[in-house]
Amino acid sequence: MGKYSSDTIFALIDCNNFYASCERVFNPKLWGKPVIVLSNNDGCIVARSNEAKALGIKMAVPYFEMKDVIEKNNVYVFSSNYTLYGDMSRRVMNILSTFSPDIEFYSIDEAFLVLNGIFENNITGYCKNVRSTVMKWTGIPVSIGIAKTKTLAKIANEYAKKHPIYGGVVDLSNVDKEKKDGFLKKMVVEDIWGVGKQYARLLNFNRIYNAYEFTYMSEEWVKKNMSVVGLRTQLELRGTACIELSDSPQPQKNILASRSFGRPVECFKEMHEAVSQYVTRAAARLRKQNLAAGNISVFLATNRFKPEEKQYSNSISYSLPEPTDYTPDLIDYAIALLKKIYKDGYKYKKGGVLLNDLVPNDIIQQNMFDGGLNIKKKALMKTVDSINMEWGKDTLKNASVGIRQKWDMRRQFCSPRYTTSWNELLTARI
DNA sequence: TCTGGGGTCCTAGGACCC
DNA sequence: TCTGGGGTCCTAGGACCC
Repeated sequence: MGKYSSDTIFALIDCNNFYASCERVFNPKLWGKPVIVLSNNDGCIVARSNEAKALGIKMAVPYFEMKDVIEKNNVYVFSSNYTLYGDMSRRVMNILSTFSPDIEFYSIDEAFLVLNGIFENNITGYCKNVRSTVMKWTGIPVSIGIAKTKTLAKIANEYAKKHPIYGGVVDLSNVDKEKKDGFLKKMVVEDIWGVGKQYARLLNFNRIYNAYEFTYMSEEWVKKNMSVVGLRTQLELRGTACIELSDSPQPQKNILASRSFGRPVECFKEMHEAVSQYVTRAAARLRKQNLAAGNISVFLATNRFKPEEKQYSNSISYSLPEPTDYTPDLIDYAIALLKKIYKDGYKYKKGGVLLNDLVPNDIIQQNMFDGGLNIKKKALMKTVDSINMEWGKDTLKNASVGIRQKWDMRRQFCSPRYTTSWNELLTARI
């Protein structure tokens, strides 16, 4: 679309406590109970049911810090199961697509819809129908915020989520100034979309505490201290739409594959395995989008939370002679880079690979002197990808990634892949 | 006597998002 | 014992060129 007028009506649909809700859909004993989902490596808490929030369990806090509260209150704990969440997301988005032709898939659990011309005399009713349809067909609860800019729709959504009295839908698109200001006054700056920790601190330092006060700051100050991004946020809060609906996915610019290790890595062989593994994952995603990488970088780091240990981190990148999507070549480049920055004598906690300068794969020039080598490589990758698609992502892999992978991440509490693996479907007892 | 300066490109770092 | 991963965009400042 890319076009909007001052009368565009945006709705933001946001799944409530998405990962926790996904776990609940397939596990009725979790209904009404506190549930949390952990990040990779079972490191931090990244999703909480309302019951878990009520216990004071905060977002992004390390799991081990909350263990006491969790055990005392019988909180159900899950490692993140992205296969399940990705599949549930696809189902929710498919349903939302039927409610408006103009949709932006903003994240795994959020979408913007443009609602102009659709039931304009009863937008709230229309959105309540969206909500109950998603609930009925997927079991996922959503909240909906409606306004004339995306930033205001975010604010409306916050209210819809926090105050059940609104029935899950808040419409700010057609309220008078006084009422809108009332909402803005109750919104602390750090909860505004586009204002993070640093800017919130800066604003507080300048005695600006809520969204209403922020809209009255001088534009010059905002631009100077928060860049044009901050200025856009300010204008959007005032009601001027500056952020368009982006309804066609933009080509990706970088692909990152990185992990914290399940336990420290202290020898080159294991780091070599890990980096090979990350290249393998990144290259598979590259090919899935029909892209090739013109630049690769590798990085590693020790555990920054353990200042008593010797610290070291480094990264290095290399521009390839020609873009490629061929895993074995990318692994060779990555390992050559790794050798330049790897130093013995450290306990490494993290490593990763970043693919840059991505170009569409079909414009890569055929090297006329390689005797069709590129064609053979392409055919090989296609075969590997389709086998891994059918049989699981590590069925065929380069030997350099290792067999045992002692460094692999922890996933102590993983739920089954209910929707995407024949072996793990729910069993119904009759 | 007097030793430029403007434009462009690139990169690293910092901010934000979910 | 234990602290996520994957992205985007913007800006300042250095390198380089003429």
